[in-house]
Amino acid sequence: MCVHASLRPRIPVWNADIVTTPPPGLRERKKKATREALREAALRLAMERGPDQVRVEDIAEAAGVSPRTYNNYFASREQAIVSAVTADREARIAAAVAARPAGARLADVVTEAVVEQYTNTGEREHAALLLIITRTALRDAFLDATAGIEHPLAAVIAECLDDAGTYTARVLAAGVAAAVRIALEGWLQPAGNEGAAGSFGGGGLVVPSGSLPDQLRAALAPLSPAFDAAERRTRP
Amino acid sequence: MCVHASLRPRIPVWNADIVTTPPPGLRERKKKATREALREAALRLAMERGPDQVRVEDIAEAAGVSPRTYNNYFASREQAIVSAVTADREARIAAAVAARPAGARLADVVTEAVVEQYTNTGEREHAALLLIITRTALRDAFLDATAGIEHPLAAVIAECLDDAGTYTARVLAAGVAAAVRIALEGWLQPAGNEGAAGSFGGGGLVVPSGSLPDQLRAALAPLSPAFDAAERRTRP
DNA sequence: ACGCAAACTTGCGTGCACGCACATTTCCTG
DNA sequence: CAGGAAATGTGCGTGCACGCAAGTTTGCGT
Repeated sequence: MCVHASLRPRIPVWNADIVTTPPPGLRERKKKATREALREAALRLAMERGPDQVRVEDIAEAAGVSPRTYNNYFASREQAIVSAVTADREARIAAAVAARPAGARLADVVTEAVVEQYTNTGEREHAALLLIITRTALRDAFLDATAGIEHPLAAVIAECLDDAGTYTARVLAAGVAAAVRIALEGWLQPAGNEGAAGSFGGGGLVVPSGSLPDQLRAALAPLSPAFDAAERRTRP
Repeated sequence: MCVHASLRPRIPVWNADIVTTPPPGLRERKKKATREALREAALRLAMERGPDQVRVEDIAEAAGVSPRTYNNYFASREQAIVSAVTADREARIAAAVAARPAGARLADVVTEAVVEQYTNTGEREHAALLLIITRTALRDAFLDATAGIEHPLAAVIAECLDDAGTYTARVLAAGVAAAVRIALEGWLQPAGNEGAAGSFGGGGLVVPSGSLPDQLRAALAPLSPAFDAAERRTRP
């Protein structure tokens, strides 16, 4: 009946990783569990009965909390549904960048990390995506979720660049987030756009429409010189 | 009683600029007027009685439209208030870039255009800013509004670069928008932030806290190499 | 000048986001 | 281990965002 049943055994849930991180505490584990329960409930219900047939009340009930509590975790229904797909991608990208092979070009490392995390998509996530693109609100929330990479990525880039005082790392990370969003926009669009880019130049046919990895690489490529320059600044 | 009173004389409102642009049409002028009336009403009321004492109903009434119509123009109350300050900045920045002196470095032109448009702020806008920063919701809406530069800027950059098929212009424009947002974030913060950037490196004291132009230049600087590379691609 | 088609406005209804105040739980310290 | 400080969950109330289905205005072709 209660979502938190799985963490009831108080005694030895975590055996060996206390040494690395200070004990997470009951509170934080509960919070994490509640958040995940809400995510899963939102996505499951949306896939079962269609996105428009799911009310906040249903999600909260399925997760075993009050509707008001649901709202303490997610600012919108779309955010809850989408986060079931996008959660942790940020952390995994940041981790992949942090674990780079010492001498590698930062631009390449970031690009590969992004491509990797957006390519290795499970069956469940793929099905969820098909659902997401059917509703504009969900599509927008999905695209907005890319902004979530910004902060963790800025942290690791700042470390790589040994740069903790300037805007460089933050701007580069934000640029990556924006590029990913643009690549996804292009990928999700079949055709039929009008004045997107060419406002008064010749005709502006945009959107090459290739595979997702290609789109991501193409969108990230223009940022490479900025990464190279930043890296050069660190080790001349 | 009606906001559109100023355009009542149907006969000769526009004398000499028909040659340059196709006649705007009554419809579009009315729309523009309504939007502007809503903006002004929102800001004026917010400054008169404080941001929290203004309801959508009040704004709509002051602009002479129904509350439902207000909602066809702005998706949130914050957006309406903030847009009174940020409106047209996008267009002016884009215009300034489009009118660049033939051989100038694109990165410099964009930087100067941005700095110029964020520096020459009138007395009224300054007062509005003081109001905006007092409410988190307004502050966020103000920062989000920087994303509005993206599309017009992408258009002019694409023209400068003679590039209408790739993501380059769009990514650069989005990078600029993100950098401006970050600069504004840093400028609006006095101090007191915690783990913004240095997640596990040493202590991460960020935010140099200088003047706005300095912040903008500092945030845009890391993107210059990307602009240079893109320009080099166009004219080798 | 007429009239149709498309765009815009508006009233209504529904579900939602969120502030506030209070009950409950977790954490920490003596 | 007691007890208080701090964080979290919850009910309630308010204003809001937005879909829908008329009613109204604008634009355009004939």
